Amino acid sequence: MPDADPPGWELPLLLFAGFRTLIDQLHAELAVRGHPDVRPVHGFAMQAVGIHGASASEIGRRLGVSKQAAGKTVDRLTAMGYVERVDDPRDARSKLIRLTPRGLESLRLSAEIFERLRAGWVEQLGADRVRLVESSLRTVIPAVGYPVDVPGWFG
Amino acid sequence: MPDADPPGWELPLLLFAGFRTLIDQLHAELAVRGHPDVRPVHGFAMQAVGIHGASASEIGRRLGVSKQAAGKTVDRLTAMGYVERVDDPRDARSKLIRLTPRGLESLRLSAEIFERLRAGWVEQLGADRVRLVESSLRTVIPAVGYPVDVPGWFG
DNA sequence: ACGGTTTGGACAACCACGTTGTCGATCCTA
DNA sequence: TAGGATCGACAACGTGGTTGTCCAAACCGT
Repeated sequence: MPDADPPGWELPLLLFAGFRTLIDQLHAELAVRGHPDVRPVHGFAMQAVGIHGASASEIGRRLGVSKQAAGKTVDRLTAMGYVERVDDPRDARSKLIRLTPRGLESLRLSAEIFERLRAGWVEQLGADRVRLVESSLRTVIPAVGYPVDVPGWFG
Repeated sequence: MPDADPPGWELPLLLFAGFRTLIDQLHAELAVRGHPDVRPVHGFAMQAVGIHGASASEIGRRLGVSKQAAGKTVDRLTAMGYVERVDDPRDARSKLIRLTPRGLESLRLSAEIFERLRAGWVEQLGADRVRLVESSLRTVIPAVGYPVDVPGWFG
């Protein structure tokens, strides 16, 4: 006879704890490697900027937030030196947001760290179980491309 | 030869998407059942209040935030009618925060909905895989009792 | 080519959630 | 009983959201 199932409310807590663990470890490592001031939301925003750059409105759409909110985040990333605003030669209304070399470096670093963190899970759980967790989650979430307006969503 | 592993950055995204899916479904159902104004952060806060009530400072410690932040959240929950402040008979400095019947009802409802949501995962994945996801996450997260200062943590 | 509609970005006002610092009142303890 | 710790309240602030307004530029149908 199997053990009783855990209560339903534990599942979201475990998922969040897993997410938070990874993000915290990422930023601890980023801090050591010269990026102590980036916050989780900045990483998502830079991901939305992308290698080719984007307008503030487009970034807002990718993040699932208003263009005004995206503009504010871009302001802060600009002040931190991770992105820059340049005039869009093809649209006089628009400013193109581009990652600076520092921004690109932080993205490259993040990808590398995430790879190592996943490898750590594989060490603890085995490759099969990690893949199983990933595929299970993929089948159970309705669609990819989730909005990442976490602070506003949660509170 | 097995398929290539997904990139490391996908794992946190999947965990977050799973968490968000559950929380969104919970609140959609709570809204239908008479609690349209509760936000995720309120649920966590009421959980911290607990059945026996607690002081604002204690709630802050349980949530991993300052007593001032906890006090503000209690203010909003009070205005919404989910908790009430009463004088603590054993400590004239302290106010005891207690769940109102409405607050208790929302907690009871949430537990019931989480149970059904987990059952939905079991339908899609099978009981074994859901248990495997849960146990995998338990082994990989450093400890239970995570702070839930999500908005401030993320941004 | 023109005129109406859509779009981009700036600005303002506002809200929610977090922080630190201060303060008086109360409690605990040496 | 004196001193230190803790409670709640208040203030000021930072950050991440929202809506609404505005102008200029782009787009599109006639």
